[in-house]
Amino acid sequence: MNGVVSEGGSRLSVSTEDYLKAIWAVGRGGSASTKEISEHLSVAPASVTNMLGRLQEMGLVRYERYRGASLTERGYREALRLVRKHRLIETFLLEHLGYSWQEVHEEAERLEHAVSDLFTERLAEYLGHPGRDPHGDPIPAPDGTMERQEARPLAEAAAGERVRISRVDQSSPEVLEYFGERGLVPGRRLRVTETRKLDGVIAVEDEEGNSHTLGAPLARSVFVEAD
Amino acid sequence: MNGVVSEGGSRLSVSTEDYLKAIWAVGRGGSASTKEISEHLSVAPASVTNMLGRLQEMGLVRYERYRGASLTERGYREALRLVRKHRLIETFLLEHLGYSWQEVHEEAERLEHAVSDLFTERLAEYLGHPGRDPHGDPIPAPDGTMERQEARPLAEAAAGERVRISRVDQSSPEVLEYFGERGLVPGRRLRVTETRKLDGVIAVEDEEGNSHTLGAPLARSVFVEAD
DNA sequence: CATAATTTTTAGCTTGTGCTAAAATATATC
DNA sequence: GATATATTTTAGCACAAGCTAAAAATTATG
Ligand SMILES: [Mn+2]
Ligand SMILES: [Mn+2]
Ligand SMILES: [Mn+2]
Ligand SMILES: [Mn+2]
Repeated sequence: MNGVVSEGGSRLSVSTEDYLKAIWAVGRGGSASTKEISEHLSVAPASVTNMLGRLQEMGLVRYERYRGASLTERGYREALRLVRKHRLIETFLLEHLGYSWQEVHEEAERLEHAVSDLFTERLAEYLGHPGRDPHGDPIPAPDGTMERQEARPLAEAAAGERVRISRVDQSSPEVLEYFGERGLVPGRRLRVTETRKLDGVIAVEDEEGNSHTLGAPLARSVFVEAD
Repeated sequence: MNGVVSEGGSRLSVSTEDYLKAIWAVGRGGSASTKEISEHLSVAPASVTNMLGRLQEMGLVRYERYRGASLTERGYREALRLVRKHRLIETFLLEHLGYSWQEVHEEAERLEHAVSDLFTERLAEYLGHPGRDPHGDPIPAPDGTMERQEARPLAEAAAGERVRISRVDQSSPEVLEYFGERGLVPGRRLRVTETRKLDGVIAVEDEEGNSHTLGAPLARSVFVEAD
């Protein structure tokens, strides 16, 4: 009886929930290896093996030794519920408590395990039922379904194309800060003015006519849809 | 490494924090017995004995066996930090997420352990730095000081007195609901019209001229100050 | 394909926090 | 003051979740 604030029906522990989210994040539909999970959670590989056994026992993952783990239907549903909470919380922190992009994620990583479903749905209502979080990531619905993402990396766009930023990959804080300052955030409309094969540099122009030049690594973390 | 979301400096576990709050709540300044703590937390007495040893080790309580425990300076500060978080969260849930008085406490009991100090201070700002929560309980300041309560139970008021409700003891949900419906909430001004020694029944009149009659148990859970 | 490197598992241990049953101590009652 | 009752502690155990070191299995390389 640990970490579990016994509250009516079962309730998964914080660790359990973080493992499910890690398998979801790392295994993208398919299966996740011990190593990948271990690195994602900063936990020893042996600890992962141990937990995978337990998660299978609980019916949350399918696991074959030496062969990796994938989420069961139930595990997937739990993972997406977590993701919904995480992204709604991040939206609230940014829009109403004045958090910066850097500060948001760490707080959400803890709060996601503490809020009830009631809290989550009231918060969603309060926020106007947003479909995306401020990074542009889709927020799963309460029933565990999630909008399919059509976006491609800006790096793959062709010169002359008109696109709209749909998501900015939440990599490093510096990158997020940089994009934030120049207004390169989800929803922004751009025209691709130049794509240089040589070094992967891409130039775009925003609606105010400002030009931005992005090196290959940056161009790969901005995802766009045709506009 | 359990329940503790290692996050920069130390951080106490959920259990540790709940014990400190229990000792504070039950020992009201003085010391708390094993039994009292055990009942307050719904935990076996043996578990309390065990934890008190550990809390002393950590310098959070003073404890002599068979003699009860009291908070050290550090323990007291931690307890009040928790209470601040708890009450600010309750205020938010009631005023902005449409929670009822019943629902509020359980959610706050979990969230208080998950929110950072940054969150807490941003929330306080967002709420306009309230000095009381919606029950009328004072909210400790960030530095761990708390306004002294001058209130007496309504049961001890004399006929003819003019008073203001300062606090409603958060006993049962039904009682809270009852008070809520009749507008008997903190801030309300009343005139005591009758006090009957016989059965402890007290009659009051509110500013709109409505009369309310309260039996002894109810009159003991409403706290008032002279107006 | 044999060997080297990498990944994964097993075995055994630790810590935090809970439990029950029995023993010890403190408090109340005759 | 002796004895009964209530409270508290001790002893021994369990379980979740982590760790390290060694063994086993898989994958890569010459
Ligand atoms: Mn995040
Ligand atoms: Mn998390
Ligand atoms: Mn409360
Ligand atoms: Mn709590």
